[in-house]
Amino acid sequence: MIKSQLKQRVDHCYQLGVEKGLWTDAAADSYTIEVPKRDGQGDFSTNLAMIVAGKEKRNPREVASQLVELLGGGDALLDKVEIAGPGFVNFFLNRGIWSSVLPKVIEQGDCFGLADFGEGKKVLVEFVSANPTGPLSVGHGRNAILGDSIARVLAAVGYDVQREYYFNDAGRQMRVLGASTKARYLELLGLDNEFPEDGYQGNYIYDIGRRLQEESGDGLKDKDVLFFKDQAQKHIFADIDSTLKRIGIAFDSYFNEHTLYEDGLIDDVVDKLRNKGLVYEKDDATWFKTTEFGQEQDRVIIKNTGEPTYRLPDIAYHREKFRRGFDWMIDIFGADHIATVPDVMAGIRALDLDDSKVTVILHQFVTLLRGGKQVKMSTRKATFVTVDELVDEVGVDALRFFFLMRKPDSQLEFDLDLATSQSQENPVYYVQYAHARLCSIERQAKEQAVAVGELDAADLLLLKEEEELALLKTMAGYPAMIAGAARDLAPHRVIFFLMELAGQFHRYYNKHKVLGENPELTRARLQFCRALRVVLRNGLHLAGLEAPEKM
RNA sequence: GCGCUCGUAGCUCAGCUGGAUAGAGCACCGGCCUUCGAAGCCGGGAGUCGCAGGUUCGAAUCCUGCCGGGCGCACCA
Repeated sequence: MIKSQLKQRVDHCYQLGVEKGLWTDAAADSYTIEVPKRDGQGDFSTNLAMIVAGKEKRNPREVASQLVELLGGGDALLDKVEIAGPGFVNFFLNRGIWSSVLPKVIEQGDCFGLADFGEGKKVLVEFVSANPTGPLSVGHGRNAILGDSIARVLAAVGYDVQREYYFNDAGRQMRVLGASTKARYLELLGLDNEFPEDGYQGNYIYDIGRRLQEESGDGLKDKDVLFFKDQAQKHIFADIDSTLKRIGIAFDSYFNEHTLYEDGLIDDVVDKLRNKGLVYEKDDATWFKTTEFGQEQDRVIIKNTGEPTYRLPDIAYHREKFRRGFDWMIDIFGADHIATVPDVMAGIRALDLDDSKVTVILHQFVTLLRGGKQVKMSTRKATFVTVDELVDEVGVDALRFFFLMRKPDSQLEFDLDLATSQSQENPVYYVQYAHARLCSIERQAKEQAVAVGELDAADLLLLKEEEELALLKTMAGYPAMIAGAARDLAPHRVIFFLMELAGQFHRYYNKHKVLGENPELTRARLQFCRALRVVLRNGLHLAGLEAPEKM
């Protein structure tokens, strides 16, 4: 916002210097404008002079002084420019400039912070993608929140985002599910049954059996495993859907692996690879020459049973994504899927597709702590915690907030006792409370019949407290934060921004009165608060969180 | 053994394409409610950024090698 105004100015002066022969344009894209950490170093600073000096083996401070001369100062935007340290150029902006964000924030409202540099490009975000063998567990929860948040952030900067869920309802695991379900059904009827050795032991299988019993009595006892598989799948998917809905996630599309077979796309991929000489037979299996793509060994794509391994449909699926015309494809996987990534990428390249259009985000695991001890989880055993249970304990907002607090690369420790027993000190409330407080101030103003007046009736230059200036700067940085979060696929920055903004506001609130004796100042501060509320609400919504008016 | 990833305050983690004197929350201790909501604020102290080299004006950030945790290394997904 204000930074981009400054950036334009610096770019212009830099080019001016190029024309004058002061330096080359070698540093054009590599210098940055940042907010200095310490007071006295200005509102912004640039390392331009040091970059130029580095490239041209010159004295940075000398370059800086030439730049300063071109930049000028003492105008509407720039108050003064200084050289500091090893060659930083510090910008001191005209103090009044900061309050100019307020009208923009208030006018743009819900749209403040949005950008359009995504240019409407089609992005497919694939996430969750859990096969319907059981309810979503904690790991899926992180995947779901991460994927959804990335989708939200990308949409906010102008991408045309589609959320997709890829699943497979065939195969060995699903047969085991069917057999497990049938066994439980028979068991509930008091009949002989054989529970599979590696069957799914979760209680939800009993639940499904019970429902079948309620619906059909013992009429299903002679149905085959396939029937029970279909029934189990139907119920489990319904549960998954309701869980996702509960945490505010809606998919635009579901892609069933099965369609790849029906449409002959699996065979087609094999043919294509075979024609390129990248496939061979050995030990009754079909192998893909992944060694041609930098891997240590070739991989089997069709087993000696005639069944494809997971990587073949994965490759075919990604080719479908390309065919469907996406400009960018993002996969959100748990860290345990890391081995598949090179295989799929190799497949993509082997099919002459551009693998740089595919970005894989691998998130680390979630470790649950209960009673100070790590909860061991296994999908087969009944020892996993579901997303639903987590939501029951901590609520949707806390769930989203906690899952977003860490960058994907970090392991996430979720202390259930802490999240439940100390929910009063939960950071999500800290942020939401700031919003509620702002709403409360507005209500108070209304009750006291304070004349808020029109926006242009307030003298925003009265906002000159240190805390006000800091908050104005933070608000002005909101669009840049979103842009960065989108660029780096790092939605956790939204959370950190919200904590910072809320913290600054709480401090301000305790030190300065919004509704005071001076009507002019009160008017200005009410506008200020209105803008704060907009930014806080936008940020909360961007993270999929509620922005409560009362708590 | 190989690959990926992480290692920053007692704990959990930020640190945005290398930048100026290293940040937050929690926990601990001490203060603040007759005044816009105390789910809040103020004050206190704590780190050889895993270790050792290297790259350069400058490294928590990039490179190499070790150490340690996690995840993978199937004709499972």
